[in-house]
Amino acid sequence: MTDPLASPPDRRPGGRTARVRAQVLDAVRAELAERGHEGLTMEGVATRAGVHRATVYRRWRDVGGLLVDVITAAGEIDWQPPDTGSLPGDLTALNEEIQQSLVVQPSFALALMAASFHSEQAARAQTRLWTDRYAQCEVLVERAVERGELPAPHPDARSLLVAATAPIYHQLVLLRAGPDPRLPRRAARAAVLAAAAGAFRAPRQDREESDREESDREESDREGSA
Amino acid sequence: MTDPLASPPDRRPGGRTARVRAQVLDAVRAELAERGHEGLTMEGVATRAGVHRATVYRRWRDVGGLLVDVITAAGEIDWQPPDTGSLPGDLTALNEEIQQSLVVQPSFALALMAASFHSEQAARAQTRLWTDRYAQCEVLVERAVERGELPAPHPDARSLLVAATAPIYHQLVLLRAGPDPRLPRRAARAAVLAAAAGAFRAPRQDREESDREESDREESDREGSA
DNA sequence: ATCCTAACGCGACGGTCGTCGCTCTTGGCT
DNA sequence: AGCCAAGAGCGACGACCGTCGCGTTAGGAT
Repeated sequence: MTDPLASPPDRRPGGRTARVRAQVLDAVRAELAERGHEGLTMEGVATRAGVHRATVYRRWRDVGGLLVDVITAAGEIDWQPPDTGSLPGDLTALNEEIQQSLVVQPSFALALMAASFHSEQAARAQTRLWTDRYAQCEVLVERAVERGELPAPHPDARSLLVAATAPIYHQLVLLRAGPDPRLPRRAARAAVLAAAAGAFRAPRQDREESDREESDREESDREGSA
Repeated sequence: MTDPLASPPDRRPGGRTARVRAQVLDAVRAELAERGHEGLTMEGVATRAGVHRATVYRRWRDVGGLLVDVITAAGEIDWQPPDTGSLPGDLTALNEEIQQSLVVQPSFALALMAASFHSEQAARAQTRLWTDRYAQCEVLVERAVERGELPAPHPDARSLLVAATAPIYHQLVLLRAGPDPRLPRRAARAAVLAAAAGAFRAPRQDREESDREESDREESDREGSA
């Protein structure tokens, strides 16, 4: 029996098929680099890869499918979150990495975001990618807790991570501001300060009296004197 | 200042021209409502509006142009930031409004984001829209300062606002999570806590010794023991 | 060595997209 | 009332897009 690694009917992964795949993915990367994520077209990829259009359509369905394959093939699997020894340092490094990924030409991250509006396939891949990354990054918070950087009512790791990283996307994607070399550090610092001040408390972990306390606080947040 | 898009020789704003515009914009809204932002096509709009395709192309150039016109025509101008009497309350209300705008069907915000990847026109409109909104919202922070909610080293309003609102977009657009009714309040609270703890200090306002202090802090943030 | 068929090549098709040159209508001005 | 040009209608075009059916090639298993 052949390798049980590829268990679903990977009917014929050998020679030509693999070669075509490599050619096409190379072509995607090249097209992306010189035309940008908007100039990425099935026809262009097929031509550059020296492959018939129908082949590309059959195997990848649409542009989103191409991007998904490129990204998963990029060996994203062995990515590791930063480990600088402090939570602010880790988050800053993470943010710098994110900023880099959005600014570099070509930006696969940006291309994937654009594609996710057309292709359901790409949208799911994107969600999966980010979810995995955030899950991997939760260890940053755990390490910080072990080091005693965060006091007793431990924050919800996911919320903390989102708060730390979201401003980067916001500035670069939505506001289309140029990359600010200070932003990664500032956003990281703000999130850590918020966490230290008691934000991001876990939603419904082992319920203690902190639940009641939070309800009270939020209720009082809600009401203004206007 | 006068908008170069609308103000230059409005040569013939009268009768038929205005009627066509109204028909087309109505058609855009209707198409958006029943097909979503992805099914919005020039041809579809033209047909529904009972207008020739070429007319739509001539006057609006592309889908992004249509969206821009719909949005500016929607009298977005007289939008007012919330005023609940407290900073957390204001930010929570703002976040709820944002979440609503992203969840409601059809979502113009989402459509504009999608279009901004194709159309330079839409991209600039989006940037302008958000920039204006954030500028308008800076008054929230000023009011909070006046009320004494934020201690002496006043935060940079823009940074605070971004930190408060970014997680909403992040969750709904990037992570495609369902709307979380708690998130607006949580994100607002986190930003306020961070601000109270000294985050978001103005970048290069009247330089005081706080500059040096911040440099030191950030330097120490940077270095880890790993 | 042989067979089977997954996967690719190929050409053609119908549909959509954006543009162009022309004519016709009509708003706005005299 | 009459002029005239902005702007809409119209049809055709070329380019692209996605699909289909069929013939050919070449993995992989016997």
